[in-house]
Amino acid sequence: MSLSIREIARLASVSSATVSRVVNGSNLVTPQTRARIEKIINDVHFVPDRRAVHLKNGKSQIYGIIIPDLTNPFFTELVKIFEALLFEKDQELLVANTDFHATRSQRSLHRMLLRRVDGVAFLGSEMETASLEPFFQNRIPVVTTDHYRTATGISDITIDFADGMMQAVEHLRKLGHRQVGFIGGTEGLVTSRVRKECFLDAIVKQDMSSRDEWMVSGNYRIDGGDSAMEKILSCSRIPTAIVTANDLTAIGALRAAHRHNLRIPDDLSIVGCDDIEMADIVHPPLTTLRISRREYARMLFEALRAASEDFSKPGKQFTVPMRLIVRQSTGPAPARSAAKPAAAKRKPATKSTR
Amino acid sequence: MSLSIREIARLASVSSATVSRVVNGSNLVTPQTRARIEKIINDVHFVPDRRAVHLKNGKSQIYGIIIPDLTNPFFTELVKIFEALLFEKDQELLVANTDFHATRSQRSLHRMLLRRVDGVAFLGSEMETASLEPFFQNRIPVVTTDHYRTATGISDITIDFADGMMQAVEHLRKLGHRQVGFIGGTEGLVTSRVRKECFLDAIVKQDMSSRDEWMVSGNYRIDGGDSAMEKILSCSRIPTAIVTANDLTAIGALRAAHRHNLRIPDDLSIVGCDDIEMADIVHPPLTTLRISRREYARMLFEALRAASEDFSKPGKQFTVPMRLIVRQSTGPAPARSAAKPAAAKRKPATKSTR
DNA sequence: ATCTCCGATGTATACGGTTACATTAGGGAC
DNA sequence: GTCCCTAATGTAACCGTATACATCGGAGAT
Repeated sequence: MSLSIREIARLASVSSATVSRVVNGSNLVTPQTRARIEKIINDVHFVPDRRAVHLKNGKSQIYGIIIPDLTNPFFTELVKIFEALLFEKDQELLVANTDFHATRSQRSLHRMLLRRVDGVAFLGSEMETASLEPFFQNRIPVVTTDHYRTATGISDITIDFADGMMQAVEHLRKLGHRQVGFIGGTEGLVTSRVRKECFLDAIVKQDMSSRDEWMVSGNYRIDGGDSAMEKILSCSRIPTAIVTANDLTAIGALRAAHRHNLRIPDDLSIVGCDDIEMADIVHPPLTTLRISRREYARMLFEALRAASEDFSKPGKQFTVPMRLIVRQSTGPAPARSAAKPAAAKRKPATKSTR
Repeated sequence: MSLSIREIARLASVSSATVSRVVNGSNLVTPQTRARIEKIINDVHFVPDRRAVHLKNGKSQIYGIIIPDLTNPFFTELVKIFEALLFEKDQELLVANTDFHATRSQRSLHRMLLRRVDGVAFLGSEMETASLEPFFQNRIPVVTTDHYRTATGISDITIDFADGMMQAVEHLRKLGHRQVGFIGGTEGLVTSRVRKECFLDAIVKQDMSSRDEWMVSGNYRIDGGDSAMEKILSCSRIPTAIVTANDLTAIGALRAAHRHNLRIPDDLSIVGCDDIEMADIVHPPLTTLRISRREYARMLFEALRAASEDFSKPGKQFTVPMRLIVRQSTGPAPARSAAKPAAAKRKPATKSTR
C-alpha cells in the first residue's frame, strides 16, 4: 500500500540500509548517492513510518496525559503548556478525559500502557496504586497528582493547599470575617478531602468558625458551585464569606448569589482557587489562590524527563505553591454577623428573558 | 527489557502463536492450555505491545486533532466530545495546539503523517493544500474546516456564517439598530475573512450601514476583543451594536465597554459567536450565534470514519448550522443614533485595586 | 606491485506481535 | 487395524525500520 524504505531502495537500485542512512542523515553516503535517493524520496512523497522506528528502538515519543475535565480551563491551560514543552522535543501528546470516572481513568491508564507511551501524567481522579505496577514493570515513568506516594519511576505532585488555605483564611480574618463556609469538590475524591481538611485546619488555627451546614460539596464545575451555594443560602444563618475548591465552583457560587440579589463582596465574600483566566473576567473579579500552570506543567515534564533518563532513581515528591491574588470578590465583613441580609430573600424572577 | 509474547511462550513451554491466540481469545486453544497461559500472563503482568500489532495490520488506532487554541472553550468542548466518541471505539486522540502559527500547523500535520494516524481533524489555521498530498498517498483520511474544497479521502466542514450573520443582523435590525460595527478574527486567516464578508453581506442585504473604522480585527481571544473595542470607542462616532467573530472576542469587547462605563445593552449591543458555556455567565449574558459542538464533533468523526471504511470515496462537504441565542447583551438601539453617549468618556480609573 | 586501511554499500537480523500454512495427535468410521 | 478428519499446536514469514557485521574497491604507504 504505502511506500516502504525497501521500495525506495529498489527504485534507486541500492539497499534499504543506504536509504535508511540517507533518511537519517548519516555521513556514510556519497553525496551523489544521497542526492539521487533524496530526489526519489521527494518525487514519490515517501515519508518513513515512525511506528517501525519506535518498535525498533523502544521509545514511542508519545506522552499521555489523563485529566478529569477537559473543559476546566485550569487543565487546558496546563495541557497547552505541557504540549508546547513536548513539541520542542519532537514528542507528542495523547489526551484522555475521564470526567472524574474511576473506570475511565483505569481504562485510559491501561491504554497508555498498551501503547507503551514514554510517560504518563495522571491528573485524573482516583486510581488504585496497584494499577501502576505494570508501568513500573515496563519502565514507563508516571507522575501522579495528590497521590501522596512515590516509587521507582513514579513521582507525585501535590499542591500546597495547607499553605494556600491558610493565606485565604488569613485574608478573610483580616477583613473581619469570622463565619466562613466552604464549597468543596466532588464527594469522595482524595483531592476534595484534602482541600476540605486544609480549609478546616486553617479555620481552627486562626480561631474562626464554620458550621457543618456551611460545608457543602460541589463537583468542580460551575453548576456544582451554583447549587452548593443554593444550599448554603437556604440555611437559617449564612456565613459572611465562602471559600471554594476551585474557580469554576466560585463562579457558580457567584451566579447563585447574584440570583439571590446578594451584593458581592458587600454582603458576601467569595474566594476561588486556581486563578483561571476567567477569574479576572467575571463580575466582580475573583479573589483566588493562584496555582501557576507553567510551574505545574514544568514539574510534570521534569518528573517524566528525569525518570526517562534514569528509571532506577526513586520518584520525587513535588509541591506546587499557591499564592493569594486579591481582587474584588472579597471585602470587609458586613456588620450583620452571619445573619441573613434582607436582600437574600429570593426574588421570584430576574429580568432574564432568555 | 519488557516481556514479549515469546518470553511468555517460553515460560509456558508453548509457541508464541498459542500465546497470541490466548491473548486474542481464539477458540483454537484447549481450556487447560488457555488457563495455564493466562495464569502466567497475570503472574508476570504481561501486557502486549500494541505498536507491534499496529505495525503489522496497518492501523494505528490513533486519530489526530490539530487546533489553533486549546484554551478556547469552543475547541476544548469539541475535543472532549470527539475524544469521547473515539474512546468508545477504543481509539485515542493525539492533540496538537498551533496557537494560530502556520509553521506549527505544518509541523503538526507532518508528525501525524509520520505516526500514520488513522485520520486527522485539522481545525488549525492556514495550510497549503499541497501538504495534504502525502495524506492521500498514505490513504490517511483528513477532515479540514473552512478549507472549502474536498478531495478523495479529504472532507471539509464549514460553518454557515452566511446564514448566521444574517440572523444576527436581522435581530439587530428589528431592535432598531442601523449602525453596526464588527470585530473580526486574526488578520489574514481565511476563516476571519469569511466571517467578515458574511457580516458585510448581511449588512448590505438588510440595508444597514457600517464604516471602515468600525471594522476591526481581533485575534479570537479576549485581549484581542478588548483592544479592538478600544479602537472602535476611540472613533468620533460609535456604532449602536457590534457583532464579533467569536464569544471570547465579545467578552473582551464587553470588558472594554464596561471599563468605559458603557451600559450593555442600553448604550451598546454586542453579539457573540460560538455560544461557549462562558457566554451565559458573563454579565450581561451574551446574545450569540450558537454552533453545536456535538454536531460538529460528530461530523468530524463521521467524515473520518466514512473515509476509513472506503478511502476511494470522494470527500464530503459538511455544513454546520448556526442558531441565534438571544440573551441580554442586545437590546433596543439607543435614541442617540451613532453618537457618543456621555458616559463613554473614559473614566480615568475604575475602582479596581488589583 | 602488494599490503593496509577506510569509506561506501550490502546482507541479514531484530523489534513484538499476527497469521498462513505445516505438523501432530487423537477419535470415529469402516 | 487403517484411513481420514479435525482440533490443537508449532513454524516461519511478515509489517517497516535500524544497525551490526560483512564485503568490496580504491587510495595511500611501503
